[in-house]
Amino acid sequence: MPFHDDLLEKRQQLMQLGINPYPYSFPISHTLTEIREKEAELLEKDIAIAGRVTALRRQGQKVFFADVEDFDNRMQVYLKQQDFSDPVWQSILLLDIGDWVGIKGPLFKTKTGELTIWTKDFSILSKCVIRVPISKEKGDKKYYQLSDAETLCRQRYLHWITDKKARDVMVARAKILSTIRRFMENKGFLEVTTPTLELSYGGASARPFETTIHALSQEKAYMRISPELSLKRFIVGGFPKVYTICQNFRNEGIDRSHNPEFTMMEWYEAFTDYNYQMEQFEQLVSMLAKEVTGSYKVLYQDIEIDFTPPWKRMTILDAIKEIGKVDVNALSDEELKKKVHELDPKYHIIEPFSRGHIIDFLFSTLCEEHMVQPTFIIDHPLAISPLTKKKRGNPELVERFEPFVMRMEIGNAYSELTDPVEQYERLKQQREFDADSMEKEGTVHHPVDMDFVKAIGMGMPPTGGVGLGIDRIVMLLTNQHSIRDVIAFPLLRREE
RNA sequence: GGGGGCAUAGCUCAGUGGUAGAGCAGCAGCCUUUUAAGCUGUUGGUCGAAGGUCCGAAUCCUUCUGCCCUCACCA
Repeated sequence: MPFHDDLLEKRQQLMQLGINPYPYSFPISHTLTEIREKEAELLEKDIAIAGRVTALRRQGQKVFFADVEDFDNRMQVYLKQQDFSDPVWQSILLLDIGDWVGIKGPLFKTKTGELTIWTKDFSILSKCVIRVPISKEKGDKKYYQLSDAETLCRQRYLHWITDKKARDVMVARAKILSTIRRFMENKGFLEVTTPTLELSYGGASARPFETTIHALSQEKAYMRISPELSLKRFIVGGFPKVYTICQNFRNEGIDRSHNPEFTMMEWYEAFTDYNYQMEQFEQLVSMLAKEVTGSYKVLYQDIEIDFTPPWKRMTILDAIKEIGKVDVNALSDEELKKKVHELDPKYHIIEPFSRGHIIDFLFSTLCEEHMVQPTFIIDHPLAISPLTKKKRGNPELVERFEPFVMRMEIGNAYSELTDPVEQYERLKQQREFDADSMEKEGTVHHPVDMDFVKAIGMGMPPTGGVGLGIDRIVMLLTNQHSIRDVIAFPLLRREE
């Protein structure tokens, strides 16, 4: 058992005193924050509060002070032997840091001026049997604060218990989600649910998690890598404005901006294109910044990010030309190959030669690290965008944008491809391309989802579609360095 | 997958070849308005795991495990 003997002993002692250390309820009259807000009106009045004990200051066997913390505040309570019957006082002496308690009594101020509750009625609400390493603090300084990164991730509850800032990240995350929902509802969008478990996968390029379905004769199945194909079926079905907020699962690398399971928001709006959606995107994200931080200008790791719309827009070719100093259009295939080889001798140039893939490589190698302030990179090559309409006036490009902030791609959007015949051809091309590069380790063979092609075949109106990476937005708006810090329970290797 | 770093008491950390330490927490006391409470005493560790070098290893070497950073992969 992981429990501590001395605390188990105290649990037993409480029971022997006739006290249930795990009672059923405790009605509170106020949260601690409410008490501080209504201090003047509540002084000398009886109140009932509950929280976790974070500090004990004993004055002999007859009186002591404790600090109690609830979700967002802390309050001192005062306990004196004369106020209690013998068994209750015995139970009070068994208190430990980490226990949950319920306190009833009048609010008063000590002679040092600290707001305190004079406990007249004491209840243990939960006896901990594992010691909780709560830090000590004076003013803003914290002492002995739990800081082992691994423990903070593996035992997130302990992170939350010991660090209010960790709880605040979750609050900000929830606020981002509710703000998004309000924004979308105001614009008349319908929130829909798409399947997590699918017999086919698509809508992105990624290696899926695989499983089998017993009820379907061990049929192979996959975890969703993107909700895109499902949402487009809604559009075909006659829902003009739909969105979803869901988990996507990609069986790929883990680092500070990638978790195998992450939260995505995607929306599709009929009769609009990517130009319109770029404005929607910057409007939504800047609003999130304002809601969460109070300003369009957000400090992230010592850099001020300015989310004020409109954001900078650059075509991917201009970015490579201006930032990377490579003018792709002025170079022949052979010259491009040479350039790529200079930049990365190990880069595997696939056959048949695809300028589109080279452009993508050049952007990520030469430009991505410079994408600090919010910037839309637009008009990507056709070859790397199989679900996107061709750019008006340039059939080698597509109408697509990827917003970058702090070197991270925080979204992806298109004027969605709606021509079913072209869609079928493009998906087949992608599959053939995959087959060609299968030898490269980790390459995924993307199936052609024929039911999706069938859906498009029945007529899909012009549509703008947008994806937004929720976890990365939370990182940016809460100044967290790693995606792990904004995901409550990130994936870690099994502990032995 | 490559390179670098870290792993010592419940927590925060010292300890670079010679008997495993401190503060906090815990335990036993003193203290009836304290607040990182204070004071006295005290329990607690296969030094991440396994192997090796050595008279002797927390410390040096090898392997393994986990975490962090970084590069690669991830259109």
